[in-house]
Amino acid sequence: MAYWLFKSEPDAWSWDQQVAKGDAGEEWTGVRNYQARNNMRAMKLGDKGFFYHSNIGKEIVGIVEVSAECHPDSSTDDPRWECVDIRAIRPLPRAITLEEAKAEPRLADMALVKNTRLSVQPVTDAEWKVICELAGL
DNA sequence: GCCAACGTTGGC
DNA sequence: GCCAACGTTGGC
Repeated sequence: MAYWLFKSEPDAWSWDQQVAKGDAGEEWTGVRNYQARNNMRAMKLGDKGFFYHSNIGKEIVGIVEVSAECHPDSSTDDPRWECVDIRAIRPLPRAITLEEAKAEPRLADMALVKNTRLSVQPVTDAEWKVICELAGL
């Protein structure tokens, strides 16, 4: 199983909205970046991911699961763009801020810290464990 | 609200 | 195929 991180501006799509979708989940539409799309293409059903609030909050707030593998993005007719569906699994007991991630030496190489503009990123097993530990899981 | 980083576009 | 111009993301 692989791990990922999904960024969203809570103004546009927040964790609360994601939770409200329940087990049905929601299409992760709107990604218009090849690297991010390629990451979604690599996702398998059941893969886990962090849900990160960019701009407002700047923190990892919850855990999601891939509920449908990559398919055409219904928000556009452009066949280049595809996306997965994700559903909320659980909130983190304690949100992990970007500041904390930057301060943690074991997360120094994390894409969240190094490649701030990538909206869908891979997370290594080690990074996943560190964040779960910091979050109190 | 500003601006740095970075991705994309389009002229040559 | 290069690179300047431009647009967008996202932290501050």
